Amino acid sequence: MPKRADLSDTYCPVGRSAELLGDRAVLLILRDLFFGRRRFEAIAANTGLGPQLVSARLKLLEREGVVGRHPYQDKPPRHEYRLTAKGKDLFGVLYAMRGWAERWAYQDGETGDGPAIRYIHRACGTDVGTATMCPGCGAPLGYGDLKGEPSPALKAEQARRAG
Amino acid sequence: MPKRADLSDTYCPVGRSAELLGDRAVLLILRDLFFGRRRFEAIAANTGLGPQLVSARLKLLEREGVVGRHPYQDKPPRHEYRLTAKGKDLFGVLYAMRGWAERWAYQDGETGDGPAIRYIHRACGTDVGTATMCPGCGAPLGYGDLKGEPSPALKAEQARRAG
DNA sequence: CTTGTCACTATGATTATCATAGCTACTATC
DNA sequence: GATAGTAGCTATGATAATCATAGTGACAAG
Repeated sequence: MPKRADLSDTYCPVGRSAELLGDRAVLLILRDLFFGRRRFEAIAANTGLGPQLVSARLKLLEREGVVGRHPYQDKPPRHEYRLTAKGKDLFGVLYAMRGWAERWAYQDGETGDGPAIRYIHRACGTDVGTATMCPGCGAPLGYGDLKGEPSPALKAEQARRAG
Repeated sequence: MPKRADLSDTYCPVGRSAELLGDRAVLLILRDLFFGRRRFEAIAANTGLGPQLVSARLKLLEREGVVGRHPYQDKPPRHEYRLTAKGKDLFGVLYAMRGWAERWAYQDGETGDGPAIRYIHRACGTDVGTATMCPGCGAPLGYGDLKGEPSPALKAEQARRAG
């Protein structure tokens, strides 16, 4: 392809987000980071992306201030990737994507019974379904307020990928 | 590129959404549809995408049941594209992207003063900012509940693109 | 001293994207 | 009635992003 058009100068906020988020690899890596995967190899294995794509996207995300690199050992030098505040604030986007898919992207019974990932509001224990505010206590839902529980089928898939 | 990996068989709901939404062109086209643009040429002009990309993505979105084609004249045959219920339900994703960008993707004062797009809750008249529930009346916010008002700078940009 | 782990980089084939031009079927204007 | 305009595309060729596979460097364990 020719160099893809740059959207960073548009005044439209969706266009600016699309510059970063309109990319499968970025979305998959962010998903893994939100699920607590912090190491290069874990992310590469779970996403199924090649190492140079993972490498390129992590560098991009770091440049954008969405992830930070944190060393966890010196010899040999190793580090892990963690979401910054700007990155954690993307939770709303990923959560909305998950909600839409739960409502529209599965055949009946494909997930067994119930959603592919269940989210529980930590503060009150309510299963929030795909709502944007807790149906139990009415609180808005952000990263950290929720505990996600993958269905058995999804857990099995992740175990297979980590294989 | 080689054929890109297929994500439609993953059990992860974010992966399934990413299959469709992890694409700049799809996101830009959806944005325009949410803003009321329904004609091929209007979408192509505003997004800046080439006609064959717009054509390919509209076909994809139609196949996925996210947009429908509606004829509006016979001679010559012409039609417009509209979001289906499944498409309208993506509003939460685009709205979350817009909120994130409003909070993080602009330099100070770049939008003049205030957000690039202001959203007013129709039911109570409150400016909702980037909240997921109305700060005035506490209602959850979906497509149709909000009235969007682009800033003067964004309006000018759109007028220039429509040229 | 061979095997294993982690985080990558290098290489080459494939294909999506962009820019530009052209096409079809009309309508409106000169 | 010949030219220009509009809407919605399709065709073509150059460029570059992606994938699959293999390889590298630094160390640790057996």
